[in-house]
Amino acid sequence: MATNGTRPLSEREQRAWDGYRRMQGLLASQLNRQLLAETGLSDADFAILSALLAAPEHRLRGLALRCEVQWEKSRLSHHLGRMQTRGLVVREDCVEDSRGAVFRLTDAGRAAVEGAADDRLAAVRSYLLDLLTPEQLDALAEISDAVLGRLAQDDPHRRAVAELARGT
Amino acid sequence: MATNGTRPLSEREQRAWDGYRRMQGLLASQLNRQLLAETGLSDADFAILSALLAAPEHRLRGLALRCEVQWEKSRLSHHLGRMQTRGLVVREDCVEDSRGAVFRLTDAGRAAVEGAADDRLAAVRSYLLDLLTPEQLDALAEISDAVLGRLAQDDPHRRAVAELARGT
DNA sequence: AAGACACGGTTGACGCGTCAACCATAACGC
DNA sequence: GCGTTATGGTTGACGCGTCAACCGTGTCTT
Repeated sequence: MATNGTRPLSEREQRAWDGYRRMQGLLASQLNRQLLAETGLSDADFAILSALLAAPEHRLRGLALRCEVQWEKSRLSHHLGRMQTRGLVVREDCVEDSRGAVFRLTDAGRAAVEGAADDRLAAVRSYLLDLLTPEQLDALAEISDAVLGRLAQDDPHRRAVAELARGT
Repeated sequence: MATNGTRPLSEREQRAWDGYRRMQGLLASQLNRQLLAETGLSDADFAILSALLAAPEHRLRGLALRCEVQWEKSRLSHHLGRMQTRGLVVREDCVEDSRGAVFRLTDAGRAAVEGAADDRLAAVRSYLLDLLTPEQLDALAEISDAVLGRLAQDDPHRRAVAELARGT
């Protein structure tokens, strides 16, 4: 309602935002569509499976997995449920904390990620990385860091940690 | 299945891709969540409504709208259906082509976008644009152009659209 | 004019993502 | 110990996005 005095975008800003917006949507859907068509794994599946693959014994606590992929907990729970019925993953009880859960890659799950890794890599190269100069790669990394840093400020958990560290 | 010889990512590439991947997910969900909470409009709503707002008489042909937002046609149809029941938009018949459809902004829809525009702008500034140097803004625009160009190569339809946008 | 095909748009089914409410267990304060 | 609160995780409802099939209309070929 308030007639807020946010200053309008400069042409440079407009170009950056417009480009990013379009790229973001199309790139994400293209990568997801392609991976799904070629391997039967969605982007989300792949994220979970890679995290598990990289973990010792291919098992991870729910919480750890959540930190890894940065999802809402209900999203993770729903998705793991579906992946379990597909036989990619199994849920086990947690010994240290009986309200916790541990998820382990099945053999099928392991085979699926390993089979998909090359496809994913090739796609990321051909739609993004191979198109950029080394300077652009660095720029992209720096931009991401800046944005992620800003987002972390907002995150209540990290904020609390940061405030604690400052003795507030 | 094929043991594909895709070369692995260099550290630089890894950094760029990892950063982009994380930023993309979190930024998108943050912007969407925030807009939704403050204005009741989703990211998708906002895209449609802005396109209509910018159009002469606040009306657009379905096809034109599709070019504007670059969505699949069924997505557009579904979403416009929901927006219509919410009273943001109305569907009218098309005179030139009787299989076509024209969508017009309602007064409520117009009020909603105009009310949301400032929020959106402020959020985009505070989570992205204001964090970047002019050089980074340019870099982002160039990266986006490169990727969008690559994406356009793939899809004959999108290719045609891109050519149209450049005035052929 | 007739058939074939292309095109604009809609529909239904289904998996996904979010929110809010919830359950069980653990940790803390007294 | 006992009540309170915090935490890890699940559930249900609901809107979203995609795919494939479909419908009606225009267009092209002959």
